[in-house]
Amino acid sequence: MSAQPPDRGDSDAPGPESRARSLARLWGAPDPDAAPRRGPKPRHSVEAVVQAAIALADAEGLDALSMRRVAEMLRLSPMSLYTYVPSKAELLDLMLDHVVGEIAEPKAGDGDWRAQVTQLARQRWLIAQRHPWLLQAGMRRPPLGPNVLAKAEAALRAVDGIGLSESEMDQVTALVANYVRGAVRGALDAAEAERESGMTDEEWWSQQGPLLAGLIDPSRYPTTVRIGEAYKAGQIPRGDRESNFEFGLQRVLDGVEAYISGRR
Amino acid sequence: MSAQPPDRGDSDAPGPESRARSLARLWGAPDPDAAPRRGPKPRHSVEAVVQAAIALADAEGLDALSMRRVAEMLRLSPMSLYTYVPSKAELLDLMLDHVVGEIAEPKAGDGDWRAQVTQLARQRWLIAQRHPWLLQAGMRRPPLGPNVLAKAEAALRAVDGIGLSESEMDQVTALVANYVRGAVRGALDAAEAERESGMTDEEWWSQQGPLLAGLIDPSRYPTTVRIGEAYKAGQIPRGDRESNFEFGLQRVLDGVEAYISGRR
DNA sequence: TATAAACTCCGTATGTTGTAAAGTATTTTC
DNA sequence: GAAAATACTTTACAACATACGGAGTTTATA
Repeated sequence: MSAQPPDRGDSDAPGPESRARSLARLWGAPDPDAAPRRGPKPRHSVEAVVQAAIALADAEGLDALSMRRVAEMLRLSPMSLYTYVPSKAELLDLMLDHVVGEIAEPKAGDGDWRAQVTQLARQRWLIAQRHPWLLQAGMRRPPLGPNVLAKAEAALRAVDGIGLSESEMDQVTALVANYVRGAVRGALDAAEAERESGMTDEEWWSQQGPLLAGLIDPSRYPTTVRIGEAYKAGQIPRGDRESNFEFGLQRVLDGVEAYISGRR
Repeated sequence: MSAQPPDRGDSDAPGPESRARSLARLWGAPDPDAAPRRGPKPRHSVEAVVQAAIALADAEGLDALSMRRVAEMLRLSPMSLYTYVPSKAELLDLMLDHVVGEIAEPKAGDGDWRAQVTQLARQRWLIAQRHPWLLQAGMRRPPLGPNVLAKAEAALRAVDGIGLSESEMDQVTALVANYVRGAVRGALDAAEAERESGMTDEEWWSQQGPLLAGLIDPSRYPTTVRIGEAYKAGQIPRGDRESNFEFGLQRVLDGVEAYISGRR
């Protein structure tokens, strides 16, 4: 009955020394060959470990990403991985920053703010599509790697000089990032469910529908039923997740635009 | 090199019989005492199991939620839990639907569409605050329990009859839900990081800042630095996550409103 | 009333997981 | 040469979900 204190309380707070090492790893060794290390040469590099892990996560999902599997890919014993990376959590940080590096950055004169924000949002959508584990990995605190930082800067720069205060710039970029995150997450959940159950949305509904009908009173959900009927009748293009994303994004930007012009 | 098919491919697709049972569990026994069961009375109920699990997840996070721990809370052996619930995944479904039931539904004449959508969004925000594990649990396909369904209906009804087509109603509710999801997720990640590291955002930055400064060239991130300075100078209220959420929500609704009036 | 069926609950066992500890082999510095 | 630092390995542990088979308990049927 006694609520025992959460194990992960204060004890394992990584010390500042460990934090410094983590950051250094994220930013890569500043001078890798300046001081020739003493022992045997490493057979691989941190880069190689990160890439192997990403490949594995891409192919089989985050659940399949285990230290053992990654080690196997590199023909290493499981524990040898720990000479490259101190823990699985930190490996995830590295993976995340690496992948964020794939995002193409808009250049300075690349259209107005709206075009730039749109481009960044679409890029994020694409990246998440390519690496579905990205959003699944609970990114507690952003790893602050070089790529993450660069993209944060790009996002802020896109809304700079259009009449927003510093705090408003922050709020607006957060708004867009939040929408994209949510939308991607929704699309990924749906896609994964489809893959995992081996059924398309349509098949699934046509199976669940009758089951549900036996349990509930459809008249209590008139609107849901009506929309379901519209889909069933094929009046709706359906399932075009990307255009749904785009629709929402444009509404969000409309809202921001209205706010900006309302301020002037 | 050969991409082996994901283990969880088609083999363990739950049969339709199992699906029917799952749904029935979600909706509760339609007539629990109509047919007096044969064996010994269960010491607990599915409800009690779900509540214990929710309490555990609330108190110690999703990572701490194990069948063993839940069983322990009920003074049951681990395996006995499986007489109430067939798997951990299904327990999560039940938890989710239960928690969604806490959301207060706007009544029919409860203000215009904007007021209703706002109310629902705020409710979702609050619920997620109260049960931080909600968003962490990758809800593959929504469980389609009574509460989830009722809230979906409420969300659709809020935007009914304001000049949107069926598919647009769907898109708009998805847009709002996606924004809320993303915003909540961001706020929760930040809050959890704060709790886990035992440092406030401010402390964290004042530690990371100097470390970063030694590794990077700040002049490459002028905008980020500028905003960081503004925060440091205290010109920004800072950290008021709820008002940031509210700001974004109103922008989103502005965007929807603009769309609606543009259609008429 | 006797028996069979249905049911709850449990002990044991299997195969994963992250990673701690300690040992071995290899390379560079003194 | 000796000593120190490093890469790698083996072994081991605790926690996890859950499959399997069995023990005890209650009701339905004969």
